[in-house]
Amino acid sequence: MSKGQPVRNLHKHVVDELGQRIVGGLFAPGASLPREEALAESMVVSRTALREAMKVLGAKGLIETRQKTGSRVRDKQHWNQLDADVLNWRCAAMPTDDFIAQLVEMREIVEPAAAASAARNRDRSQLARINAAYKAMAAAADLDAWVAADFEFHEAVLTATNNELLQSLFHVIATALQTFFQLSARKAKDFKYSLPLHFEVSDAIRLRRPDAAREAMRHMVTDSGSLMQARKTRRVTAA
Amino acid sequence: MSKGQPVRNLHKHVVDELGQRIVGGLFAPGASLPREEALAESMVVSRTALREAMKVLGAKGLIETRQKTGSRVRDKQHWNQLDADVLNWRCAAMPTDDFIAQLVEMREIVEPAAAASAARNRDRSQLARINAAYKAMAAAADLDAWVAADFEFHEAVLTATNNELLQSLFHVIATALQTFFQLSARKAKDFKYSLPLHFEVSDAIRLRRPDAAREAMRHMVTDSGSLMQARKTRRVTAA
DNA sequence: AAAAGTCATTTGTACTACAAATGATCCGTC
DNA sequence: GACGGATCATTTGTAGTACAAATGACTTTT
Repeated sequence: MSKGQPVRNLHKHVVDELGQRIVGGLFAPGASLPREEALAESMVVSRTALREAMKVLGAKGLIETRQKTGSRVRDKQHWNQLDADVLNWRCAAMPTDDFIAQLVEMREIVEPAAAASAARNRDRSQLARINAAYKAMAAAADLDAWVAADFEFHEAVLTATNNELLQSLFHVIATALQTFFQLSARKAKDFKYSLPLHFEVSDAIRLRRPDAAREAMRHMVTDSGSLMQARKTRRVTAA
Repeated sequence: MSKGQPVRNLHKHVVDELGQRIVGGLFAPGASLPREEALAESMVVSRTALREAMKVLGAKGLIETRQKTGSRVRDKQHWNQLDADVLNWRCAAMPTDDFIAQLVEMREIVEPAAAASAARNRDRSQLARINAAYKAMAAAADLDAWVAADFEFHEAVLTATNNELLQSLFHVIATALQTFFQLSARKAKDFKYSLPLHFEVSDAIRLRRPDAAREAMRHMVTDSGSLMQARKTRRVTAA
């Protein structure tokens, strides 16, 4: 959802539209949504399509529906905050500094922990993938190649944890963060700045040293985090 | 979903049924599901109800639907692993030791980080709530009261992080873990065993010492984690 | 044999009709 | 007049039909 293209599925479009309105605050928690028939008419879709969308929104914890009463927006605490769509809607809806800080904090928690876990659990092929990504970073001729290899590096580390939940969490957070800035991107002239840090991480994972891996990754993430902070401020200031 | 009672909503029942089948492996990733009409008939519901369920499963990343081709189960990597339902289905479907270990690892990552964050970000009222929970634990006369206060303590800490994503993540993981064992539960005779550890956590949060809070929480969690491990083994052995 | 067009199958959307639930209302009783 | 219960009206829940749209499979043409 939320990813370009003139949505082919009608109900997905409705999900997206209503999701944005709810997360964006147009429908406040506790507020009642219009009747299905009216809502369907206002969105120019059949009640069938609208209902399919409503069920999806219900599954994401955004709304609660009862007969006779209708649908009401649930309290934020019930939302599936880690759902990719919900996260995207929050990113789209005038993200507050606070929310971005939360995302950054999540990354600062997840990635070092993942590096440590990878150092403990990685197998040979997973290590090879990490090293390959590192070499690709070292060999990157331009910023695009660097960014691609960088992403592959992080993904390889996450895969090496052998923890699907951790992978899923990282994926969701990284995707959301990319809404605001390229992951660890830097100005073109010194885009290889963090290469030594990446080496430290991969080396610690190779040597199966969880603590060293965690620390190296922590340095890396807090470093790029402070940079993101700077960019965010600029962005928000400009907005 | 998955929570007792003869499901009132038909489509929710279908979601649950199909979700369990998919996550449980009856429908393997890559496999095609029967046509909507056939599937609806086999589950004794209308195509309308079935479709509402399919949309929900699609939103959870379990299936992918295209015209003419039908619906197929997506690869595990696309599943919303952090969705409460998906997690419950995994818990229900003969959980492997591996999966439980993943849940425990997540908790070991999240809770110490949360304690540190709470030490940084808590406000006065949030600290008061944590202290109140601690006092309730200290005053607990029986195991039930202890467990309730214990849960409140952890929830209070998570709330004090002021990070909704972190709260959401903890909630999902804690709920899933409770499928297997009471959070930090102990034998009746020494159920207050971990009270000093809880004091350390609350005190570090009071003093705004993130590192101390993280360490104290880490002790607590790894401690109860090893206990869980023991219980899990027993459980799996018994099964 | 390759390309283009046709067909058949399956999902997508719309619409209608009625069932079920439930808040609101009205009525009767005390 | 107040309370309790039956009735009503409204809104979602489910079923079923009909057709549109997409697309893989097949057939025809060159």
